[in-house]
Amino acid sequence: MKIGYPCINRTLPCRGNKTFRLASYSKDRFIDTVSNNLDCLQQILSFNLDHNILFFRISSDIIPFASHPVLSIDWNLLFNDRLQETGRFIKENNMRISMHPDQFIVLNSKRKEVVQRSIQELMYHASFLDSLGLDYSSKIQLHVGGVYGEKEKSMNRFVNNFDLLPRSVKKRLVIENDDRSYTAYDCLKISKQLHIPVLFDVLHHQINKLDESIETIFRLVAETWKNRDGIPMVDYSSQEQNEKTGKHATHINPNDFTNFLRSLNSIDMDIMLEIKDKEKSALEAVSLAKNDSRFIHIS
DNA sequence: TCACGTCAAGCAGAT
DNA sequence: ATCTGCTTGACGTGA
Repeated sequence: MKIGYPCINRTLPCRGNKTFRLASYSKDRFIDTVSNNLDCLQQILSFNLDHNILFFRISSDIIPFASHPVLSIDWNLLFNDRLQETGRFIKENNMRISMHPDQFIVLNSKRKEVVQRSIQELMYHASFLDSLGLDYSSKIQLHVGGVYGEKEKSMNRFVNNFDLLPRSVKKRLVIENDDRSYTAYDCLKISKQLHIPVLFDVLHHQINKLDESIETIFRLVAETWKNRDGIPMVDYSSQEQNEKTGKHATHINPNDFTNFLRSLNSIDMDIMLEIKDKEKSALEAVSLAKNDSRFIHIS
């Protein structure tokens, strides 16, 4: 069990997800920005290591406009040394990495252009993880996409379009239940056909589910992760009190989190905390998980 | 230095 | 029709 948080560390002064407007694109601007982002990524990972946070989601903005036609620079080549170095750091310290392409990536879209762009963007994510030299346990998590009023057909379109992806993406792609369209069961159905893992999102599941105990779901989901995929990843968040359903808590709720750990029973998972205050909650989660025999930490 | 309109991209659901 | 939320507000112009 490792604990992590996504994209941003608010304690550190740097940001690893800086970008710029398309209109301000220039080679220099791009190089400066990527340079900043990679520096910051290294700082964040060092911070995380110091605090026993061994799981981290890298922002899709780490390489801005990576899949956009405007880009004429081979970032992979240009930053090869630093990418290798950061990758070594991750591997040497037994860290886990994920990425989460944003809402514009819709592999099952009815529009060809959208599917094409989505494939390009997924290829970028895979090639970034490749450039770090990470194995296939580093995952790219994606929602199934749109429903378009006909769920079965739309799920089939996802399955068919999956075939269009290059091998490097297929090996890293995992599907995540969302809060209104596709439940964990829908994801499990797709997983059966494609043999890709299901990443379970706890809060989305509370909002969008069929009746079934959480323990059953954990078991079914965990079975979709094979050895080469690493241990299952899970997105954890709790509902912000007195706020709209689905709103992520600003800070971790210790009781809720402890109950969650208990509900996993003997199953081991890497836990991504989707909580507003990021590393602050992660630090608290680490201290709550410390006595758990599954928890991995640096002495 | 600060306010605030806008930003590559999709979709669903609320208003 | 338009707005909001999504994993994360941040960029950048104009005053």
